[in-house]
Amino acid sequence: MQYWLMKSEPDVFGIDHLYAEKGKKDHWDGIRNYQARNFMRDEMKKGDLAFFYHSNCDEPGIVGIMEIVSEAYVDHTQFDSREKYYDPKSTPDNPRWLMVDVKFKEKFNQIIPLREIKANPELSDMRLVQKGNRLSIMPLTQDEWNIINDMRVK
DNA sequence: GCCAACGTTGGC
DNA sequence: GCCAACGTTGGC
Repeated sequence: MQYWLMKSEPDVFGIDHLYAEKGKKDHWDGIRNYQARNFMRDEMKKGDLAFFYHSNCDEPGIVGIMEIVSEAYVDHTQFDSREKYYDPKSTPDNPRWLMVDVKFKEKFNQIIPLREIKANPELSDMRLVQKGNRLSIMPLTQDEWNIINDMRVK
């Protein structure tokens, strides 16, 4: 059992999009970074939990929880030239990019802003708050997961 | 294999 | 919109 943080731009796909599909699964496509892909391929397991993080928006932060409901499999959007995430160098014989399926679990009453995560000295080792981090999928320790959960507004 | 140029991410 | 910090690409 592993914990994760996964980033998405709310304008493109936010927690409300996932909430609207409550009970169903959706695929987390568009990962085009090797490190993030390798995490999905090598370490992500069915049943893992992930924080849903809103990036590149007015108020970046953690907004909810989802469950990983599949192993990593081929991301079909890489083969479609009309797709934003089209990769002309990837072929169905030798696909580069993977995705996983996720399911909505929870939406927080209030966002846990990046600002507060940064201000928490217990979380200073998290990749998210270290300078220059742009990784869109990252593992969290059990401690980090618990500390962040404790920051939620009840 | 080096590295400059370029593209992207994402906070502010 | 700016720009720092990366990651990727491609010429050599």
